Amino acid sequence: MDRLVKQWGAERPDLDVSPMEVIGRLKRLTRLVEAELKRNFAAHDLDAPSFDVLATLRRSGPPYRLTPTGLMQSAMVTSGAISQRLDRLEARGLVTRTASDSDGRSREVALTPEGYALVDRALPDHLVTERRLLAGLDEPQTEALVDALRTLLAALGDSAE
Amino acid sequence: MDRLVKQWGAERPDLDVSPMEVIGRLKRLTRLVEAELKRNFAAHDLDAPSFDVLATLRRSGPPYRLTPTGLMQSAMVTSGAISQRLDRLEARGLVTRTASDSDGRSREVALTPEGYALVDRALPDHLVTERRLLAGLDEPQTEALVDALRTLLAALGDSAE
DNA sequence: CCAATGTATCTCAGTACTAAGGCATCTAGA
DNA sequence: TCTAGATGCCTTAGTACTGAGATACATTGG
Repeated sequence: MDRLVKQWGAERPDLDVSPMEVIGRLKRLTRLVEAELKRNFAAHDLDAPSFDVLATLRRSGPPYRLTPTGLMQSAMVTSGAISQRLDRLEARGLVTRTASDSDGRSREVALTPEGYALVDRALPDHLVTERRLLAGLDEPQTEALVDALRTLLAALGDSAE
Repeated sequence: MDRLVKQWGAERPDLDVSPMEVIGRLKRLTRLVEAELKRNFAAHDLDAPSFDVLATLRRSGPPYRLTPTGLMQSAMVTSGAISQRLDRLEARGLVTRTASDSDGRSREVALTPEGYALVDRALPDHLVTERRLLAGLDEPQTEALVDALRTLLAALGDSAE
């Protein structure tokens, strides 16, 4: 990344490319982290999108039910993506989709016992992996990182900052 | 994100989910940033993967030539992804692919005058967008963020940390 | 009570990626 | 000099996403 800035400095000295130092690193780090997490999910017969849905239902607490819209907002993907994720999970028997009592347009997505068991099995390893990925940072660095990320998310209007 | 941690605390008090505070925010922020950048690229008849390739060639300096392998490493994608990106760019006349003189397996990817002009047109707006996305951070926060990202990339063995 | 508008979900076409495998070429050691 | 393995690029099948549009139901103001 430092080389990148130097190259731009030579080619376009009129431009200030310093924002790339931040955003470029952000992108590379996210790529590396996601690749690592993916390996762990695969060991539990899961993939990141599926785990995301199952974990969102799991942490919502009893009765482990949410609407597709709720899942969509949590995952920051389009409604089409959620429909497809749910198709896959339903086909594997990890969630069920039923009509809502109170709203005829809506659906209730519920974790099955199998889905519950699977996410609870995968979660500890997932956390071990995440901790390992962050092990390079000491406590003040971690706090500074979280602070910066929180500030940026708030500035960009993220609901969950 | 704070709600997420609280939910897990209620459901799985035996697990320490604090790494999620970092990695979850990282993922959300990257998503928001990429969506914003994408809008800007579209205004210049570009998309993120195409801009990435053109910018990598542009900043490499004269004669604006790199091998697919070089582009692959810079972009952190597989060789197949680069082949496909180059197919698209070549079809639009923004790059050319020629056989290498020194290595019969290799190819030289070169920026055409059109590709050069396009990336130089898009670049200033791209930087404006990136700066705007980071405007919420003050100077020390930005430095702390870069420091943390650099540390993590180094710990994960990223070539370009 | 109706019409207009809004909301919830789904479908489908198009985009971009990975993983795996293929082919051609290069390199190093026997 | 061969040959085995490594390397560079490409192809293809499968995965997952977006954006646009469809459908059905809900809500609100007159």
